[in-house]
Order: sequence, then C-alpha cells, then structure tokens
Amino acid sequence: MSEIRVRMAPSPSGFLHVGTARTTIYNYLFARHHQGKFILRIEDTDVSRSSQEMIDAILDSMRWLGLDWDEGPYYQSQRTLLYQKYAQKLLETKKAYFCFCTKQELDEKKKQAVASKGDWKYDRTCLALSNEEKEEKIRKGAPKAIRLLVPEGETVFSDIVYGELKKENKELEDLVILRSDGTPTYNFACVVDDVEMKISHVIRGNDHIANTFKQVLIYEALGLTPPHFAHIPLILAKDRTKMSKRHGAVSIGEYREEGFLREALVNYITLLGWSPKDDREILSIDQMIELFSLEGVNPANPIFDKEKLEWMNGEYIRSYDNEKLLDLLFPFLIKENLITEEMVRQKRDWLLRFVSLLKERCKTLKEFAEKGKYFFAFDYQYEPTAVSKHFNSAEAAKTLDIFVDRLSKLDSFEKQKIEETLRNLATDMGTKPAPLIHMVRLATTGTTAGPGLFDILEFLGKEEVVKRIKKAVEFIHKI
RNA sequence: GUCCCCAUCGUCUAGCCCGGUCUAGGACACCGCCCUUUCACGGCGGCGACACCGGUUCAAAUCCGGUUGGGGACGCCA
Repeated sequence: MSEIRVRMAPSPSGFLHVGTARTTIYNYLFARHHQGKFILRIEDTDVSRSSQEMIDAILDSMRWLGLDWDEGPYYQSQRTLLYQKYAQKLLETKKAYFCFCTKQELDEKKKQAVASKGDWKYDRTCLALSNEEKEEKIRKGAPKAIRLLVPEGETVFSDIVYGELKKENKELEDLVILRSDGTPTYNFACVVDDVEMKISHVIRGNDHIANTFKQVLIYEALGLTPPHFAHIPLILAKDRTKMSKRHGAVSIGEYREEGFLREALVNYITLLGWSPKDDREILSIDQMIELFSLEGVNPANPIFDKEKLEWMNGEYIRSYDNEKLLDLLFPFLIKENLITEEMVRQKRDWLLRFVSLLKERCKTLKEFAEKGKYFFAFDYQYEPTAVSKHFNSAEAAKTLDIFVDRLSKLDSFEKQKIEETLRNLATDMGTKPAPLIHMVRLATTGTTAGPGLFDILEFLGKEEVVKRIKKAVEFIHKI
C-alpha cells in the first residue's frame, strides 16, 4: 500500500469537543500504527464563524492530549484560488454549472415545497438557462454560485466500519460547491484538499456519511479515485442524544480543568467504540498504537460514562509517582489558594507527603484540593452529624484536653509516638481507641473521612494539632 | 416527512464476519463480606444482557427478512 496519510480537519467554531477529540485520536493512532502521516487542516472557509482564539484553543487541547501532527496546520481560508481552479475544471467539463438563484428565491421555493409536498431539492432552474440568459445575468453582475451537476444513478462507497453504503442519486440535489462570494463550501474544499494532500484514509464522525455521498460524486466528476473512508460512531450523552453543553462538560479543556489526566482521557475515549479484543482496559499510548485497527471499531453509538472515566483517572493517579503527581497538582492547589508559588519551591518534601496521603482517595486532581483543604487551612466547620456523634459530651472535651496535654509533652512528633500516646490514653480511660480517634479526627480535620489519623497529625505537626484540638475543646464547651 | 445507520448486562464492551467450545466473558456503577481508627485502596462474592417476531439449519447471540426502539443527515454551516 502507498503511504498512509490521514488528516484531522476541525472547524474553529468551538472548543475541542470530546467527539472531535476521539476522531482525532483515531486518526492519530491509525497514522502512528501504520507509520503514516497525520495532517492538521483548519476548515475555516466560513470566515464569519472562525476565530484565531478558537483555533489556538483547539491546538492547545490537541497538544495537551499529546496528539502531535506531522504537517500543517493548513488553513482552507488561504487556499481559495485552488478551489476555484478545481471548480473551473468542473465548469469546463460540464460537471458543474452557474446558479444565479438568490437566497431569498431559494428560501421561498423551499417554503412552498415544504408546505405542499414536504420534499425539496434544487429544481435546476439555472441549468435550464439559455446561454443568452446566462450571459445577460453575468453582464449585469448577478451573484453566481457554482453547483455540481449530480448525474443519474446511484453512489456507492465502501466504509471500513460500516461496510458498503449506497444511495440513490435522485435523493441528492445539485449542491453548491462554490459560493457566490467565491469561497468553497465544505464538501468541495474537503475533497480538493484531500486530493491535494494525498489523503489515503478519511476517518471522521458518522454524521458525515451523508456528506460522503456528495463527496464521492465530486471525486467522480473530477475523474479521481476517492480515498478510503472510515466513519466512526458518534458519542452520545446519557440521554442518548448528541453530547452538548446542556449535558455538562463537552470540551477537552473542561475535563482538563476538572483535573483529568491526559493519559486517562485518551485511554477512556479510545475505548469508547474500540476495544483491544481482550480484557485489558488500561492501555498506554504505545500499546494503543500497536493494537489499534479501524476494523475493530464498533459501529454502534457509545454513551459517554463519566463515572468510568473517573475510575480510570483514579487508576492513573494511583499509578503515577508522587513527584510527577505533585507537578501536575500545583496549578490546582494554587488556584484554590491553598499554596503559593513560594511554597512550591520551599516545601516540596512536605507537599510530596500530602500527595501520598491523598492519592489513594482522589479520582481527579481537583479532588486533592477539595479533600485536602484542611491540611492547608484551619477554617473548616465541623460536620454537624459528626458533632452530635463525637462531640456529644463534656467527657469528650475532657478527653481531648488530656490528649492535647500529653501530646504537647512529646519531644518527638512521629506518628508512632502519637499513636502510642493515644492508645495509652484509651487504656487509661478504659475505652477502646476508636472513639477517641474519631473525636480527634473531627477536631483536627472537621470531617470523618480521610487518611489515617496518625499520618494526618504527624503531617500537620505538633503546634498545629495542639491549636486545633484546643479550639475543638472550646467549641464543645459552647454547645 | 425523506434518506442513511445502529441494536449483547443500567453503561463501555468480548463473542458475531468463519453458526455448535456461550448454563454469554471482562470492566464501570450498584449491593454484600473481608481488611481496617474513618474514608479510600485492595481482596472475595452477588445482581445484571443476546430488543421483538418470523425464516434458514440437526443446531443461531452469531446467517436472512420484518417489527420496534435509538441515532444521524437533509444549508451559498462544517
């Protein structure tokens, strides 16, 4: 087979959507698997809907995901002449024709058709124009678009995921390939570029199947062989409709901000519609590159399951070493005002301990900041239900008082010493350690869940622990 | 409405192309139990699916047809 060349062609009218991300990933994996080229092309023929900000945001997300491209980005908006040249060719071979119909005329006809029969297709008014009529219109400077002349028959192509796909040409209308302003429409620019860029495989969402018939028609009019096509199923939201804003996060950037790891995101998204055929689920990029095949793509639309993504993210978090995790964590801790740039440099070892205390318990990076807040700030409220359970007597205050007294006499604040102190106290008071542990946890963290208490106390340090417990004693007295 | 596509546990999927090895496997979620100072992690177990109806066949999750359900496309947007 000749060189494998695939492309991703986002239109810069929004952020990088998870669906687009998956298409990108599949293109990327396919290219890398075959040692081919992955090309990036920006489909910005509709200038009014495109912006440099969106382009930057999309590229930024792609880079973050690790999806590096070999060529591009190419911008369709800079290639207008090329499309015009191709359109001219079709005009000359009578495979396309000028259309002078205005938007208003078309809308009107369409409205009437819908009102009566319900079906509308361009009626070829301008194809029927005589040469004199055409020249007259051109001389008057009437805006003219170019339409493809769809021949009789049927259009067929073989799809790697869906098999043979077929459509009667009478279902298709003579589509506009060049707008009256001289810019190409999507289908035309797409074909021209895929030809010019020698794209061997077009891998895109199955919402493009209807376009593919039109594009195949364009290839045929141009006398060219179409590339291979692979349409991949659409990712649906929980309610089985296309993922959109109202379903929550849909852009890669949002997942990044929520604290998902790029590896987890890529891994999860890849498995949405593709499987390595065995029971493995945690796969590195290299493994996915090695195993990926378009034939293995499931043709049914998958539903995006954020819970499973969270599980997978947790798996990755646990597998990362603390150093790596901490580096990823800084922006989240800083954003929540838990640490400063200064602390990042000066208290790295201490922060590494913080990471190890929470990494078993967090599914996203953001959760470190949420669940670990009390390690940095003594501004929490005691959980009300826990208060009634663990701070429910004067006895509790007294016990805490004795405990804090014994703690302050310790000359070493290592967790073994702390644990010994607490257990001895329990013995002295004739109780089990557990109730005492719960009480101290509530006093020093405000909550009932978290890392092992002795780890927490050691991490906080004597001074802080003493301060927090004394405050709790005051609190209990005030109840 | 017209056209195209899809259909295995609630979800992601293996199996389907090349019918028997499937009393349908794994994972997430959920529910128990174990570990344990709590939470989490980990371990063990449980719940749970071939949409329906016909046909082909000795035999169908696997092949064919229909029904139902779901999705997508119908722009001088991409």
